Amino acid sequence: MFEYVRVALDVPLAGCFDYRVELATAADIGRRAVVPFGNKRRVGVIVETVAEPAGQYAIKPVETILDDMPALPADLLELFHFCADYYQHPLGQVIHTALPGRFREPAPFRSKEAQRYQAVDAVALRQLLPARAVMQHRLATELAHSRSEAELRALAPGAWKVVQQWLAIGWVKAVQAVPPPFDPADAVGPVLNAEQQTAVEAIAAAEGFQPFLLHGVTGSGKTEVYLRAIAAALARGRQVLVLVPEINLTPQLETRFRARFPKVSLVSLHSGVADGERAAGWVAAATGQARLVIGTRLAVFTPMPELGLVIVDEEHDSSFKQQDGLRYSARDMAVYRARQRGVAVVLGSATPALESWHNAEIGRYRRLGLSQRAVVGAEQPEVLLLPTRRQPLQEGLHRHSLQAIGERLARREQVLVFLNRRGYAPVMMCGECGWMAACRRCSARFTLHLRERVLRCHYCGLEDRLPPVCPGCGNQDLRPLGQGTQRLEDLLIARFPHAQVLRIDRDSTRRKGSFAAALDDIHGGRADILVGTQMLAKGHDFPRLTLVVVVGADGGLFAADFRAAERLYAQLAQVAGRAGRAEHRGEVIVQTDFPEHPLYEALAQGDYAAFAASELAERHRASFPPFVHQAVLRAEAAEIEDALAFLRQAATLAPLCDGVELFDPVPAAMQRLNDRERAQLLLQSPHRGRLQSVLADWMRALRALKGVKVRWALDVDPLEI
DNA sequence: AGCACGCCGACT
DNA sequence: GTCGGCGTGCTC
Repeated sequence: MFEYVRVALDVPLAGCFDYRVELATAADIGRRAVVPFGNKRRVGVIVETVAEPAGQYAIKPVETILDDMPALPADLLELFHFCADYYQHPLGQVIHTALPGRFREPAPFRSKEAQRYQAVDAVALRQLLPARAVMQHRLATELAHSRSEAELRALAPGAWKVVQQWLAIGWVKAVQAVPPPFDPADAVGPVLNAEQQTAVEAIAAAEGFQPFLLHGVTGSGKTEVYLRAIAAALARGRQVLVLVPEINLTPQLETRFRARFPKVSLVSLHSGVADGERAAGWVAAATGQARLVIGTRLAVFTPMPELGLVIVDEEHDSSFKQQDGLRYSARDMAVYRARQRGVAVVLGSATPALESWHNAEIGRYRRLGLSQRAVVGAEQPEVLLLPTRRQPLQEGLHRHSLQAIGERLARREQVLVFLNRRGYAPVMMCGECGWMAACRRCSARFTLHLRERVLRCHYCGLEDRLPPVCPGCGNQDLRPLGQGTQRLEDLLIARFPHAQVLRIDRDSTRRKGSFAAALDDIHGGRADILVGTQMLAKGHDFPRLTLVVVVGADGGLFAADFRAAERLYAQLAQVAGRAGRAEHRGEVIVQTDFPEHPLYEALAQGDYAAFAASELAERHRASFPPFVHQAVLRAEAAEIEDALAFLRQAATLAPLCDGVELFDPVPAAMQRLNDRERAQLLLQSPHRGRLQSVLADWMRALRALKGVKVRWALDVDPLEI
């Protein structure tokens, strides 16, 4: 047959490496191979079999072809090729980013984690258990069906220990898992409203590749639509892939999915999952044992032979874009996969990315709208734009806001004060000479953290003791300027001494489990006023919360970044959605110097379509995405001039063609970060294909450059420029 | 990326 | 006389 195989290795080189084998067949494509490389051994993935190696090399033999896991299926390999081409990243590195870490070791994967367990007789087992052993009863009930170690461990802290005892006694046995066919009768949900019904039917009826943009306001029951669409796909005997933006949101959604589909084998994949377990989950998906995969962006690369539906929740979220290494967009890869496999993909959001909204506008995506809150009687919160210009404020809070907070407290309701800036004050300034505390390693000012008595850089983490006097002039009058969550917290404690004030930001929840504890306090009614950053905005329901006060949002209105408004709208809509439930209509107060700004007006009307239309018109005028496609070449060096010089040289090498525009190299918005000076070069074009072909040639030329001492990387479809 | 080879300053 | 600095080049 074939004498040679082409292996993709995790090295920053564009090409693959050929090795000799005694007998290679097409079945080896997608397998892992241990090969000698330089003077050590490495593991790679066979991407091709070839009759004759390319070029004149001293071809070495493959050491072993591992068959410890299912070979990467052809569609996944094709996805990797696409990803490598599109993001101009070496194929070997794409594959190694996409695979669970466990598969990067040059050793066979022996998975006890992939093993599944089941009770010999669950009913008899339950009769043997003492009535008081609640956890054991639950465990026994679960074990009526085959479960993985991971699933069992997730049930309760001591669950796995008990299972091991039962295994020893023989009440539980390891089984060869055969996924039970999904029975729709097992998944019963609430009655849908008309809009939800329409959406579910459209998704279930889709044939072949069909992208949907599910635009649903907060509380409109998007998740219920997902659940129904998932049930329909499972009932057709298909697997389903669900992507969520953050690890924090997976447990919630996972719980809800498990509750709805108790017998369905579900695998959760994110960076919080241990290596072995992730590998086991990957294998379970690849073999078709797992029917439902839920995970963060890395889960988009899970092999699923019977994939029938892809869902991307909160599709606008920037965490779907990886910000280093392979800078891929999991949302875009999800759409590509759906196209590849000829299945439906649902992009869900209350505030879709303007790229997605535009795709719906031009008919590339089909829009499904959920405009009502799903719970009968629940209404969208009322938004009040409170003008603060030339108004006396108390530590940034308007008299009216304080009064509204007081009223809610009197009614024993919860209030959220939202300020997306942690610390005590963002600036520490000398009243005499104007000196400001700044980070030595970044072009950023220090944030004052008064409680810990430190100045801290929010970009690199550098800390400094609080200077007793101004280092510039020796003056003692050092003033905190502006406000952060700590300062707001202090004010609210002073102003409402009988209320429990709970601050929730990255500082207050640094310790493991403290965020969960805070959520517990909120639900248990042990918090009256929440002060928090965007951590609080996402995905959590607080039934007693009826008022949200937004402070200090204006900064996002006039930021240099053309996506700032889009992000601000999404953030405010999200935090506004925390206010109010069925019994009480929520209220949102946005303190602003610019109440007449169109963004706030659209927000107050709950009219995302209006905001999107005006924003897209502006993007069109200014030739910004989605009307052009962009790529940014980023460079960093110890001296800014070196980075700029490299980019200037790179610019001369760009094989420009008609309709592809190259801008001048400029220092990055945050020029200095962690002692590195950064600069960038923007390339854009209305034609994705032309941009792509320019990039391919350009990268070849840049990689051939010798003696380059700056670090550089290309970012295709950058979120920040 | 690693990891070699390779040619110039301060040490047992 | 060597140890080791990191510049340049290679990995099928």
